[in-house]
Amino acid sequence: MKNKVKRLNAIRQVVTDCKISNQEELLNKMIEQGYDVTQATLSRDLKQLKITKSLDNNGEYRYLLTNLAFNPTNEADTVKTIGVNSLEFSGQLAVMKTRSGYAGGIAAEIDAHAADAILGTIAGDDTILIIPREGFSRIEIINILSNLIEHLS
Amino acid sequence: MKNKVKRLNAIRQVVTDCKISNQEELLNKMIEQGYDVTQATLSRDLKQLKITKSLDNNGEYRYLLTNLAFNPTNEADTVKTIGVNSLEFSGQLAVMKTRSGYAGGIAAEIDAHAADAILGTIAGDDTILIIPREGFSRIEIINILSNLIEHLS
DNA sequence: ATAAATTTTGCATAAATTTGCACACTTTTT
DNA sequence: AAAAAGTGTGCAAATTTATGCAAAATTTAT
Repeated sequence: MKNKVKRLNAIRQVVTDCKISNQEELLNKMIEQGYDVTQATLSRDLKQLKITKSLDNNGEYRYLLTNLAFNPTNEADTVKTIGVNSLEFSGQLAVMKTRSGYAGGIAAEIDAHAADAILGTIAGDDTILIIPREGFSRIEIINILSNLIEHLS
Repeated sequence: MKNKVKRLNAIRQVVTDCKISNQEELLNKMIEQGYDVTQATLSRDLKQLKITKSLDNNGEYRYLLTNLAFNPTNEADTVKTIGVNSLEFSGQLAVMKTRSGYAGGIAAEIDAHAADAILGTIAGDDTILIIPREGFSRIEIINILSNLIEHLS
């Protein structure tokens, strides 16, 4: 996996796990984890990931993943070509939207390559219902699936 | 005080109507509308309203309301579908039964008109699996969907 | 009504974020 | 293999946003 993709996933992870209030804090966490990067790059990364500073329940500023788990226009262009449009969660379930007709094929890829994290999938024409195994967090599922999609390209 | 409430509403309105990319732009709009206010106050107002700079579909920065209210009355008269037989819940999932062959069409209507509340649908021939977004109660889902299909019965 | 308490606001400035530019690195084309 | 095109990055500076503080406005209590 390319270094940038790895870093983007790490950012998602950090932002999910920690209360990050500014890019300086994020920068420190990333450096802690061995990423040699600057605040300017993180600013661009966050823009690409569509992660913005929001207000949490206490009314304090914090970086948060939007409800949209990922949107391939933000990811590598290759993701779009394989046909994944979006991935979102509701409760323990994930729903992936794909190009029309692609759901079955992509679901088969997920079954074949992510069975350790994914209990099963049900595909329609352009929608896949993804049932994660117990014990996998959303961010883990997102990372696994986005890595999988990255690999397919 | 009353003035502040009025201003907060005006901010919501402006942010919804115009593509506001920074507080300076918002400031100008507000002054245009006769509000005598400063950027500092707008910063505080936005914090109170929990309106933050987000990224739109073009990947450009823009202030956005996070919780757009779904308004069924806007959608109700655009839906003229028949064929829904039942709607029942199991956990967070809803299952709609339709006349044979209608599931796909009705699911498309739901996707098109209730995306605010429905994360996704998967249609077979006469059954639609409906996955509500988090934060929507069964009653809300029922109301939204029955508004959508009220012309049926 | 007056005083006290609370909230709101502007000013100035600190803090935080974005971006132009130049260069390094990668991929594609010829 | 070299040239061209595209991508990613750091640096420094510009832009944008948040906030401490004191004053003004508003609300509440006496």
